[in-house]
Amino acid sequence: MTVRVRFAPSPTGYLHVGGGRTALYNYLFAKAKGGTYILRVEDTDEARSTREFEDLQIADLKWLGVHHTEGPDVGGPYGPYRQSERKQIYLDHAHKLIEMNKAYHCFCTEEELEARKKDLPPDENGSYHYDGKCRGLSKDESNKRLAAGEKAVIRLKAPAKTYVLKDHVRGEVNFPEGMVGDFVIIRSGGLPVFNFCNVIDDWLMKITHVIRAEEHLSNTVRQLMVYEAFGATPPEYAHISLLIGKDRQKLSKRHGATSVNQYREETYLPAAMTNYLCQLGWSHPEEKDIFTMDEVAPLFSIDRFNKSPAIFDVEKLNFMNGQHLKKLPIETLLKQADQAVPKDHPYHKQSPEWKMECLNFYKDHILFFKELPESMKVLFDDSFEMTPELTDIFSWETTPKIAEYLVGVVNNLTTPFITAAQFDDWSNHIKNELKIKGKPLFMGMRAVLTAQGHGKELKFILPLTPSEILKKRVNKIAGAMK
RNA sequence: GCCCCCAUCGUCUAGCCCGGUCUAGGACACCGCCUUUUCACGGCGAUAACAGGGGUUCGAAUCCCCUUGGGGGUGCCA
Repeated sequence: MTVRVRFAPSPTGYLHVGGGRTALYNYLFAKAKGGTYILRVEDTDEARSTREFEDLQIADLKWLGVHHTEGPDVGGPYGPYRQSERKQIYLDHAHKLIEMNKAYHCFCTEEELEARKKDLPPDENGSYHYDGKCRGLSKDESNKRLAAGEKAVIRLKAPAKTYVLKDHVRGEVNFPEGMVGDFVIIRSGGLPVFNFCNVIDDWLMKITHVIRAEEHLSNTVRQLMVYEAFGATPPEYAHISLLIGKDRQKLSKRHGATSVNQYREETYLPAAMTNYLCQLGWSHPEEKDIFTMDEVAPLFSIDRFNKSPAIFDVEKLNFMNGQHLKKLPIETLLKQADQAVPKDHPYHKQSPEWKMECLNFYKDHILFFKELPESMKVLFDDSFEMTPELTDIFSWETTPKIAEYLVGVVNNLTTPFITAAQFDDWSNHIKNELKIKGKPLFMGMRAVLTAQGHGKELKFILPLTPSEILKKRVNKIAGAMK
């Protein structure tokens, strides 16, 4: 049996990180089993679904590297893959159930239902199910009322029996008899309801494994009933734990960024995002924590899910982003940096060689691309501002000597950039001729050359600083020291 | 209310199914130290958990029950 899995989002908003994780697991499982991963759009909530959100979600999935081989945008042998385009299929199947006497039209209005619920004794109020008033209606009677234009929903006759679900992460889950009543499968407007079309589609699309969030666990009993009504075999299930916020409540906007899109805009790496998401509820068999999806795909198994909910905490994501950033090949680094650095930044005016050197250095010092402009500030900033720290350094007797020497050599520079070797010559000169070493040497040089009391290694920073900037800055500093 | 699920360091988790090798391992964060061309990276180290109570057993983080806590469902949302 070849594995077929799907991710079935509702296009009612941006792709949620939890959705991204579910999609990722399905994708990984398909890859591990040599199966097929498909994307199905569940847009039966007409009021909230839009095509824009569908496109945005697909774009985010693509960014994550979760690629489907069947879906609304690419087609496939089991299409259409948009539920709004499958209405007739659901209707036909619902009518089949009516013919089989496993479903029926119900003419009760919401007001009637509400009124009858109120009449119930208070203790039964909580577990109210549809009372089955229309269940016994004859087909003639139903057809007559339908013909007269009366609105009706279609309800499935819920069998009075217990159901057992064998779930890959929960184990055996028992659903006692009477847990649900006759539930709606087709709304009065003719649109199907999630618990119905989801099953029809999984069945017709030959889905073998359903990996989805735990919030669907309780509802699974309704879906089992639909499979049973058709005499179909349900797929295997794996209900994964939910993602929650710091306060252990369902992850929502108040916990910060919850959509994949937001992380994308904040220049997070998709490799870091997928690495992090993958480990929120699943563990690597060899206990590795930094890995790529290509590395983990062959090892991915449905049996290593953790049952408890996981708190989405960006701290570890940040760490992982730094780790993946370091490993990026230089071509990718260049491409990403071009996008992440603002267009008007002098970075863009530099040569390809310079950029390469610059990124090779900074990749080890940043966590995100968005830090790049700020980190590079010292390379292009010729402004100077006196700080208590600098005042202190300038007051040392060694510093004016260093300044005198450096002003001389810097002003005599003829090349656009200095080399690391040149920098070594400077420091050696100060050490050997001026007899200054240790802290006074390096702090002094840093203060005179960068106007900062601290920062990254001068040996790497200075060769990336244009000589022109260096000259302006050093002269300003020298002036201020007098 | 009723039903279902869950419970190991602050966080993500390993171990649990198949009790002993667990004075519970790793990672992030935090703290300390090393490097000192300083931050970061890296290296080393420290603090830190089996929710509580009963069983079963020679022995329980691991099996059973209860309590507590948390989450989900209970829709003509998905």
